[in-house]
Amino acid sequence: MSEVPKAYESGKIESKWYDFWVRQGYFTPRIDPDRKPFVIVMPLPNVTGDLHLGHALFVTLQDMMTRWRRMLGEPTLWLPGTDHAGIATQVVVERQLAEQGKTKEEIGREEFAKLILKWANKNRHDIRHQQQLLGASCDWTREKFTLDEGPSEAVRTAFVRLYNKGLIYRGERMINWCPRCQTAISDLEVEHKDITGHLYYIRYPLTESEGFVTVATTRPETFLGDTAVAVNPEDKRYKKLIGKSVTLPIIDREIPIIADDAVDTSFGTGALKITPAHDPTDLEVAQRHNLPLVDIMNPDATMNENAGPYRGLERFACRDKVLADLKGKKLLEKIEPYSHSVGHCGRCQMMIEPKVSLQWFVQTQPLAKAAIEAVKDGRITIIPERFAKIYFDWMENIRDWCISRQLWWGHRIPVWYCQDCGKLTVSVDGPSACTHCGSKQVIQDPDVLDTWFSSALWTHSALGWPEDTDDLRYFYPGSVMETGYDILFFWVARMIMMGLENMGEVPFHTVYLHGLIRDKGGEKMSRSKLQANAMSPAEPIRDYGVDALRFALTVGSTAGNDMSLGQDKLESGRNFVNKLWNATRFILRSLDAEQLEAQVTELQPQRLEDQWIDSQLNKLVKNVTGLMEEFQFGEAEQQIYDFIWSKFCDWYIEIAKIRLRSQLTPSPLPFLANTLEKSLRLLHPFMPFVTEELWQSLKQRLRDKGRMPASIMIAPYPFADDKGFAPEAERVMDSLTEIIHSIRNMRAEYKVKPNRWIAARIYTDELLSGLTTQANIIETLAKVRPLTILGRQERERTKDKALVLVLREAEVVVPLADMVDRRAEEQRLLGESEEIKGRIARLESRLSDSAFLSKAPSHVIDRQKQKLATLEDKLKRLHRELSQLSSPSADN
RNA sequence: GGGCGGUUAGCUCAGCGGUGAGAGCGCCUGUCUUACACACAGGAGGUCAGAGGUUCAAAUCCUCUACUGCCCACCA
Repeated sequence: MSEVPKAYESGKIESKWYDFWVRQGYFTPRIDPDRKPFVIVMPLPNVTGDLHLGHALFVTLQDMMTRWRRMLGEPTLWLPGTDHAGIATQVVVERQLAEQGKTKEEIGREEFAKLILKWANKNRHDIRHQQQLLGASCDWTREKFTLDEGPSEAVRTAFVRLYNKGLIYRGERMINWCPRCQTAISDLEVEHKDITGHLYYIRYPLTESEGFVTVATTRPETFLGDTAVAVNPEDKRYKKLIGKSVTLPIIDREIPIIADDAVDTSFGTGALKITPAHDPTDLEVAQRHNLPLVDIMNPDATMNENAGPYRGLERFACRDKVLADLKGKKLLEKIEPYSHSVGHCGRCQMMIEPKVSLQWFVQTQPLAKAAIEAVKDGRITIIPERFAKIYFDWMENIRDWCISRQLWWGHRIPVWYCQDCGKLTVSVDGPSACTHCGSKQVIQDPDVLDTWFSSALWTHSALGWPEDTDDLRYFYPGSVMETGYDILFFWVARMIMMGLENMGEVPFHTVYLHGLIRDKGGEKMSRSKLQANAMSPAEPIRDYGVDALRFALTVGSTAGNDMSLGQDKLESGRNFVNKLWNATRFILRSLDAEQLEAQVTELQPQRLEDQWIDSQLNKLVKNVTGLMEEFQFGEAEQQIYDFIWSKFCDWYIEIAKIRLRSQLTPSPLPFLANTLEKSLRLLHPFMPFVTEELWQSLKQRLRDKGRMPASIMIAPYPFADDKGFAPEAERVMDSLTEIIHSIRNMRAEYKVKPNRWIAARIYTDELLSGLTTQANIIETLAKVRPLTILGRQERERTKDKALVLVLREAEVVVPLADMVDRRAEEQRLLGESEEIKGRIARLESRLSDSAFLSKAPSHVIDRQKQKLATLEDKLKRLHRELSQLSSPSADN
């Protein structure tokens, strides 16, 4: 295997194995009625463009879970798909058209839809490719697009059913209107921003007498739509005026002064202008008092015919003119600076216009009730838990969901209006005639549905619903919904509502919410916003490899916490890949040198370090399994990393080198191979490509290769064996490493060289080989006193004075005296002794505290006692060492 | 206005009742020791934001404060 290159070359290896996996069909689960499947439905990336690092994160997390469960032997489905993303997509394509100087109206609805489709298809292809680059082991044979016929039929079916149950209705309600997109949007799609504006005090002259009522408003232009002035019924200032009227300036409309509790007497002047068509609160007041609605704006936010002299003006231009006119009439009392929150379109950032409009709505309360119940009673678990509270809050205060959009891209609303009788026909399949009067003059509603309506159905529509398919029966409900917490309301909440409604069963059992990847400035990564700050995964993949990227994105991370991704993390990931690569290279080369075919099963550890590494590995497996089950993936990955680097490479391989070099039997190669093989399997869900590459190379050199699967991704995930723990071996090894540490420490301090020799000497002196599980390290060490731990050249000239190393369980005498600065050494020892004295004092006072003794559990007390004994012992030795230092005569 | 986070080593973060506080990167000192300089060995660096409280025991639980980020909200 000498052809193994010195460093990992990610690109070629990644595509090689991905193609292999796809060819083998590993991503497609077999439906096995006897086994419970593991199912993740992929959050749908929008077709609006390339993926960014946020997508890389979700792909990594979901792939990790998927690969892990697959290796546990469960039929595993990770279902991919893409979303047509109504507004988002339309906005982008409109922008492209605008660059060519065209509008969508010019080319027409059909052409426009074709144009979007073409663009969307290209993006879908790119998105799929990028997910594949990341190693996504999702079942591409089941891939779906929200506008596919199946999911589209599901959308119509859900609509019709909800309509028939009275849960979808059409009505004139206050909605958020985006003048740029020229469509209604839901409350969730509105982003509130704090705006520093003004509060304008406007005088409305009383109709029947002298004087004014002054109202305060942030939007003076809306006075054109006022239909009343409201005051609080308890407000003494205005009591006399209730029932009277004022005349709107300029347009001379007489409107009543009414009393309503909604008015806050302390705000502004205590008199509130009522503009029912353009303000939600005002609308409520108007409905209580049967006030008329006056809509003063066109869809593009220019003023309409109701605005009289201001007709045709854009809303802000109108504001300026209104203010100037009022000022001219001395009706503008004052202007105060005022900061308040104003809604903006989540897609195009245009200021939202609240507006009464005829739209379709989902009545959400009944759906929400069931959805709340599902989380409350534990059928769904939300991770991290704190988001459950946020979920409840939102669900409990949910308002009806405006689902109609005045767009051209999306699922058309399945409603037909009869031109003759005026009634509606709501149907899954386009009707040829009105179901009420039979007239053929039926016209379909021109609007489309909110994208999130189809997304909400995705957990079942992507599996074939409303058809009763094998997939639907087997794979619903899903296991885990993994997504970012930013779409908890948009998507997760609605999937739960719709899943329960359509399927009568929760759509998944666990919701795992990951944090957001932020850029250096702490901004959330997004590609659809104007200030696109999204970082593509392509560059890190090219420079560091996919495995390094996946590692960087997930190691040590926690659910729900945001993170930033920097160079250093990517480098750390790459370094780990390199470490693993070279450790394997070493093992393969050693196998070559010994002409050995190792085996990885049925090993019986005889030697201390073999028992130790086995025990450590077992402990790791146990921890990892527990952590994975608790969704603590970052910690699991961290522990695997620590094991491979700090235990396996730093200690086991280093010791094995000595054994190999001196041809000691038994050979460590079986344990090297075994530990490596299991480590690779443990790591595979996190870093699929290197692990497959290395595993395949290793497999070639194994005697049991015939019984091994064709790929690591279908090999079983390691499981912990209760018999695999060797506490005694761990204890001894701990002592040993502590000895070696101390020696190295001294070496560095006294600049002794060469460096690696210490471990080697100890080993070749048969120190380690003499240690069995029952061995007493002190005895063993005693045999080799004074321990020869120096380099050859020093060995001869260090017969002088010994220095005693104080260790937890042993004394090691190191002949170093001739190179020691006694003064400095004395100082060091004194310092150490002071520190130990302090700790002893603390322990003693704790152990004489009756409260501690009576209330703390016995194992805690025991440990304190043990510690105290150790420290006292250590202090004694320190003192001895000090006295030896001051009387340099003994020859040890 | 309401809610939820964060504040731990120079930086990015983990730990979230059991007692000398961890990682990666950075820094300092050595080492090209034939798996790996994308490395090895050694080291420095922290009153765990502040103040109270609960407990035998608090970075970890409670309360308040400060700074910071985010989410929700019909503040005219």
